[in-house]
Amino acid sequence: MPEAPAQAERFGKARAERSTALLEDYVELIADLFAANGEARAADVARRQGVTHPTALKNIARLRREGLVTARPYRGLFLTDAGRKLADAARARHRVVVDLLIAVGAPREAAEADAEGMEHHVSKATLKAFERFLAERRPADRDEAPQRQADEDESKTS
Amino acid sequence: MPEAPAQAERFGKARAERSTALLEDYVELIADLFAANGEARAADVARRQGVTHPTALKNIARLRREGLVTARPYRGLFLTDAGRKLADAARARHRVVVDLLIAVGAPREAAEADAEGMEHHVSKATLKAFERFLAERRPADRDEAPQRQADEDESKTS
DNA sequence: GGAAAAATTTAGCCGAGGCTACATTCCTGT
DNA sequence: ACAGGAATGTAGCCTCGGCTAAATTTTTCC
Repeated sequence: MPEAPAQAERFGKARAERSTALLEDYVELIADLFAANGEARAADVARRQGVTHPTALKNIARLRREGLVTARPYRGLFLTDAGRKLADAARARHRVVVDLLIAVGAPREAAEADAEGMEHHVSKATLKAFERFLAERRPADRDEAPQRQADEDESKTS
Repeated sequence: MPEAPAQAERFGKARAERSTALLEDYVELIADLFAANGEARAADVARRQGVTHPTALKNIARLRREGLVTARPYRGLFLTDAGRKLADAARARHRVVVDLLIAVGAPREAAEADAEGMEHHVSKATLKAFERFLAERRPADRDEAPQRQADEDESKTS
């Protein structure tokens, strides 16, 4: 069993990460929607999060309080510089986590699903280790050509 | 960008896992305390979780509602069969996650800290992949044949 | 132009999980 | 044996993140 204070610190860290997970998920989603549609609407965020619109709006209100998003009433959502920065970091980390899970043998569908929850708890040091591991394993990979037909053959193995 | 329904499902899965994370952490901790001290007290749980004792008590009340723990007033905590089963699974998974993080190059301290949050989001399929990867990597190490004397030693050194 | 539909926002409820302050019960040391 | 300190429990408050219901604003369509 670990030392009590060290263990308490780890649990506290995990709790803190849980509270930022929602922020990261939302800004990442808003960035994706903006890139895909030229705008990010609250209704789309709600639909993709699998929550009702009021819930999404309440959470977006929190993003605004935290200075990650701006929005004028009845208009779309816009990331601030801080929001964009956070979204970029979250997206990059997400991709590394998915790639690592696949590299160690996780089925693609499981990797994508698990990464959604795991990514928020990956520290800088661990992320660096993931990147190093992937670089050794697949030195020529990492390009941006994103055609991924492999998704379709995956049955719902959940 | 993934399909909207699939993405919503992933987010929903992550939310559900977040709600069971506390249960798993607590039963695992109670099992460890019981093994180490012959009893599990609420004050110890609070201290090791890094929360105040009323918070721990409230969460333990939830464990009782969920049938994972029994307790008589002013007495220690006891896991039910369901609680023990959950604790064993959580502990085994925790160990695999830590080992995997170390195996791919994460510093030990980061691995232990990150695993605390990540473990709750590792699906069965991904866990199996982790085990396979570790078995290939370290064939003679850590196999399931002998009992792991290291566990008992660590318990006493607190 | 105006009515119907769609999107957005507000209001209010709930449970989970933090906290402080205070009450109670156990246990230990003198 | 009992007084004081430690452990346990209770009460009440907070925020976060779900929800439904209803109000408001925008958009669309006739």
